[in-house]
Amino acid sequence: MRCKQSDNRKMKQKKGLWSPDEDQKLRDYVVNYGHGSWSAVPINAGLQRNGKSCRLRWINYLRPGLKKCAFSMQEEETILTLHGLLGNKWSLISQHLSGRTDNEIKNHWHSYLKKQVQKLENVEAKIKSECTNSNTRCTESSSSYMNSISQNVSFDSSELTNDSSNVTNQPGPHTQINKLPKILFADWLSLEEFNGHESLVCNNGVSNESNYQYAPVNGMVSNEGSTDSSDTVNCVCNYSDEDMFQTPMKVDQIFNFSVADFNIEDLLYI
DNA sequence: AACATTCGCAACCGCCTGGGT
DNA sequence: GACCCAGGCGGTTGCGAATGT
Repeated sequence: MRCKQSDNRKMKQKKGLWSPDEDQKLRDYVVNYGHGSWSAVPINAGLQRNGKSCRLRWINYLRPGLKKCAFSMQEEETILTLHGLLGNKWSLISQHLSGRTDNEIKNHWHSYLKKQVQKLENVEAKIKSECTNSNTRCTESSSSYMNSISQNVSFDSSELTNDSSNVTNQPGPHTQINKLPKILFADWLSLEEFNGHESLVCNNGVSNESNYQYAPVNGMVSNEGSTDSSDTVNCVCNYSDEDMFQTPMKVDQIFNFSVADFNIEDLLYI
C-alpha cells in the first residue's frame, strides 16, 4: 500500500487545464465504473492527474445535469438569500441550486454579486449617515434623497414590474397596510423569537448566526437594537411584484411603521 | 494597432474532518 | 490517543478573453 502510494507520488502528475482527451477518459471511466475511491480513478482511467483533480473536474464540469447557461435572476436571488443566511457556505448554497456547483456559485459571487451587495451597503451607510447627521428619524422627507442615491446604483428600472407610486406618497402602513410591499426581514430577524410573537429583532448582524433560519434580503432596518414590537421601526424597503429580489436592488422609499402592523405571513418567506 | 486593465472562470492549494488502523 | 489517508470545502491564483485607453 505504502509502496504503491510512494510510486504514485513519483509519477509525474499533470496540472493545468484539462484536455478533451483527458475529459473523455475520466468521463468514460466514471460512467462505466463509478468513481469509488477518487485516488484510484486516475490510475485506473489512465490519467496523469491526482484524485483530487479528477474529483474536481468531474464535479465541476463533467458531471451530468450541470447547467452551462448564465445564472438566472431567480438563481441570483436565491444565492443572495442563502448567502445572507449561511455566509460563504458555497456547498450548502449549491444544494439549493440544481445543476450549479459550489465553485460556480462562488465565482459568480466574487465576480458579480458581491459588488452588487456592496453597492447596496453603501446606500445603507448613506442612509444611516443622513439620519445621524440630521439627528432625526428617517422620515419620508428623506425619500427623495434616497431615490437620488438609488439612481447611483446600477439598476434597470424596467425590471420593476409594479407601480410603486401607490405607496410613495402614503403616510405608512398604518393606513395602507394592504398595499405595502412584502417586506422580507433578513439578517436581523430571528425566526425563533418572531414565532413567539414577542418581538421583531433588529440585531444588525451581531446576533447569533444560528438564529437566522431564513434570510431573504429585501429590507433594511435603520434604527438599532429595537426589540419591542410596539416600537416604530424605520425601514428602507425595496419591492417589486413578482421578483422579490431584484438585483441590484432598488431603494424605493423609507417607511415608518410599527411591527405590530404586519401580519406574520407578510414577514415570512421560506 | 498596441498596450493596459478588468473580468470570468477553471483549477490548485491548504486546511479541516471523519473513518480506519 | 496518535497517526494516516481520503474526501470535502473555501480561499486564492493563473490565464485567456473582453474591454478600455
